[in-house]
Amino acid sequence: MPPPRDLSPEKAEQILAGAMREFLENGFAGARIDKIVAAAKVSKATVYRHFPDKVALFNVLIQRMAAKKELFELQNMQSFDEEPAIVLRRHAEKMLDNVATDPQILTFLRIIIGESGRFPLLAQAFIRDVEKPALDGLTRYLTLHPKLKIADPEVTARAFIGTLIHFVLFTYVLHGKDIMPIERDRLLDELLALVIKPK
Amino acid sequence: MPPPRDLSPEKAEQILAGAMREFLENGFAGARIDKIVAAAKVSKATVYRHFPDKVALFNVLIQRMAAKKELFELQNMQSFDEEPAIVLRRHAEKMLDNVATDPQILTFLRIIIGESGRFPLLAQAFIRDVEKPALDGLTRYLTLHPKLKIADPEVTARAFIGTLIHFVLFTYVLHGKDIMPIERDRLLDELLALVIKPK
DNA sequence: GTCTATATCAGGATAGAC
DNA sequence: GTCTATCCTGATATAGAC
Repeated sequence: MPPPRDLSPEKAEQILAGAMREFLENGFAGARIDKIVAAAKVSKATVYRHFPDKVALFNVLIQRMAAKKELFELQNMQSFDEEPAIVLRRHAEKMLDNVATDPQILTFLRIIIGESGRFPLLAQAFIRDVEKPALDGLTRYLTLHPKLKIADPEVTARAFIGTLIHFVLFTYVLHGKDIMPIERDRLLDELLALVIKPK
Repeated sequence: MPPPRDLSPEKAEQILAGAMREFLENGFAGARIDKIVAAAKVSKATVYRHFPDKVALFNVLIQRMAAKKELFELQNMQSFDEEPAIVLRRHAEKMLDNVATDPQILTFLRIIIGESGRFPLLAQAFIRDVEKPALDGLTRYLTLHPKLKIADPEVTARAFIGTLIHFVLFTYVLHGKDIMPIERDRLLDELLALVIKPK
């Protein structure tokens, strides 16, 4: 549902921009409207003229972030010319680079998972807009590439992406880097061997 | 070193029991001391006599929950008599059963991940007490079992457990069941084939 | 040592001026 | 339509009785 028409969309954007950092850093319950107001350089009344309440603001913001599909960047695997090992590794590396260099993605993952109990629809928006496209794209690639004979491409895609996401959660989100570090290249080498190598 | 205050450990347990549900359901910022007090059937002053503040109470509770290592139950893989495929499948099934039947584990995962930005030490306690033992146990099993010749057991363990945890997060925590369902048996079949890979 | 009662203050949300 | 100023609920934390 788009914001009401008789209000300036410019201010709405301003509010959403200010709300982003606050919600990402502090979660829903921890976010303070005052901070959002200060960051957006708008008065509190203006916020409540554009959004009925805190919940609605949160919903709009998170759904919009989930709709930015560049998060995992694992689609667009159209070309079948190159070796699958090369293509898969490049995509995995790009995804990990994205995440490792942009702390906002980490906090976004924290929010989506942390609030998935109270905001199930937001969690499902994330599944629909981020995870599903990545899984579908990879499944399609594994199915169609002439050099590959994967028994169950859908499950293989889940294993591939699941291992990567778990690596991200473990290493960066949960700060496992200091406790059980692992070389990224080593993980990718063996993961590719598991997925691609025919039995 | 502060002198030990007089307080009954019995009341402390009572408070922690009451705090569990509230913190799990609402996260740190969303949890209300009043609710904890009501659930524990204790007065508010008693809570503050046993714990300096809300943060300390949260820390004790979550660290204690993480120390319950039965969460993932993937260690104790000592016997090398049976077929690896049988053993691995049984352990994976038990882990998934645990999680699927106990909603508290799902909310615990939400909390640990959701609060990992503000409470990094709790996240690391989870890594140390839950994830690491499971990974180490599986790595050891994959390394020592005479019938297996795994190139990189450590990464293979990460792929196995990572795929399972991602499945749990995707399906149950993020409510992906309704959007992209997948048969548990099918996932396990192919995952085992990928990991064990008979030649 | 635990309770009742309360201090203190911040939060979300609104009324009214312009 | 936006701002200033304010309401009021409800939160954490404490003081003082027993």
